[in-house]
Amino acid sequence: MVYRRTHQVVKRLAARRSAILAAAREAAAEGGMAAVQIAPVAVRANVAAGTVYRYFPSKADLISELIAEVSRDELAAIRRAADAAPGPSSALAAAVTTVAVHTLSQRRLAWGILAEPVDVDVSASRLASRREIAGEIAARIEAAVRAGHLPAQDTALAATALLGALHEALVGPLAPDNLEDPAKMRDAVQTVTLLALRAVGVMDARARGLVVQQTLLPTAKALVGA
Amino acid sequence: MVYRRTHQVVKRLAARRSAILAAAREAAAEGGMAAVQIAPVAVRANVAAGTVYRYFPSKADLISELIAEVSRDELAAIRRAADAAPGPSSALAAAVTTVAVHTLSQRRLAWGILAEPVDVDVSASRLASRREIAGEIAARIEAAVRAGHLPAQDTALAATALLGALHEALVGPLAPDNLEDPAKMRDAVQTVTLLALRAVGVMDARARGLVVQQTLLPTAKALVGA
DNA sequence: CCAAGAACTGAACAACTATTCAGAGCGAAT
DNA sequence: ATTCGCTCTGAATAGTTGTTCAGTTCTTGG
Repeated sequence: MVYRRTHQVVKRLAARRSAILAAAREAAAEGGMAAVQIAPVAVRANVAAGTVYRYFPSKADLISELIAEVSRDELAAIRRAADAAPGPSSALAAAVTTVAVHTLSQRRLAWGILAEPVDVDVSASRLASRREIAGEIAARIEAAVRAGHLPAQDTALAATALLGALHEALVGPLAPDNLEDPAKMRDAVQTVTLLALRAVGVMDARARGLVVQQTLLPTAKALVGA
Repeated sequence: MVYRRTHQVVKRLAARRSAILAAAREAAAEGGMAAVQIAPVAVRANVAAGTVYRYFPSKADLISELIAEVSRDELAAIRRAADAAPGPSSALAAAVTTVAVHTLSQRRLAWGILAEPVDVDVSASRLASRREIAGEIAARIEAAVRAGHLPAQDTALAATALLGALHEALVGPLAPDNLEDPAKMRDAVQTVTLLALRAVGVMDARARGLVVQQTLLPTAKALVGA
């Protein structure tokens, strides 16, 4: 054998793969999933269309991995925020706020990842990422229930409902269209967080307190531009 | 002119139009929006493919009208249920329960109408129907707020969030898969109604009472098979 | 510098369906 | 019965993109 993959080549291949994924992500962030077409993505990544297929067996695989990547980032952010909170209720509030902030700050991408029609089947990937994030929220609800802060309930269903509420209110077709404005953004995040906390049984007054507490956190503040 | 549309012909044309729409609805109910293809729908309606185009300018128009029709039915059901309720909070509970029951009893169709990917652009139609239904829910929330039963809030955003929660929990990809079972169905309807009512600020105990009250209503009972 | 194999290119291909349209069929008035 | 014109038919068309692959370029070890 006169050819062997040298370390340098391995690195270049990995970089190219990342470039393709990044190109897909950019395309999705700008024009939604509809803009994630093989030819344009290839151009953006400075490769030929055929090359994409040396890294991803099909468009479905490319998009599935994009979805997984974005969701991994979001899940990590949720865990970071929740783990830094002083108690179970606070952690739940932090988790919800994080989802809201992330979703809002990349609305087009979020819509693409979550629900935008795609011509290939990516339902498995979407299902998996949602399941992970919903599972995380469910766990936080569970913790608050065990701590006696919330009434007993079907935490899985509650988590699913919360995510549905956040997404519909923030990136769905009925979402207000002025959510680019930082002030409106903060209002929207606070409003949906309040709704979510009350939904699982936090009393109105306490929920408002948790929302305020969240808004004061450095991460949330930075992301919301407060 | 030797030819004029007689009453009989007008009726036949209208019937054919309805048949095509009905065929589309059946197809959607059975196989989702993906099954709403011109050729199969035409076969189901006992018509040639070309004929469909004498009634609907394009597939997008056909599906848009299907969406509008289904949504009209649902909106009417919501109004009927809410108007029959004794007070504002009860009306809101009735509206939410109706949405949940309708959604659940035709899950596949609901998913198609709401969010399933379609190869043509039907976003305008979907937007319009959602806006109408969300508007109705918002009005009911508004009424409850004015009656002093709920804290002041952004009713439009709240209504949107409620619908998102219902849809995600009942027909989204994370929805439990055993919702064909009447008992599970009733549980799910009650759970999401409770979440929704608490979200807008109904106290836990009162919300539970309203949920029970809904379940006792003849319409809800019949639809849930209780 | 060379041989061998890997990676890349991009034009051609393939598959899927919405849409069209020339001709057949049918209903209404005389 | 006949003619006009509306309605229907369904095979052919068209447009869109994901996917392939024969040929080219690049990389490695000798």
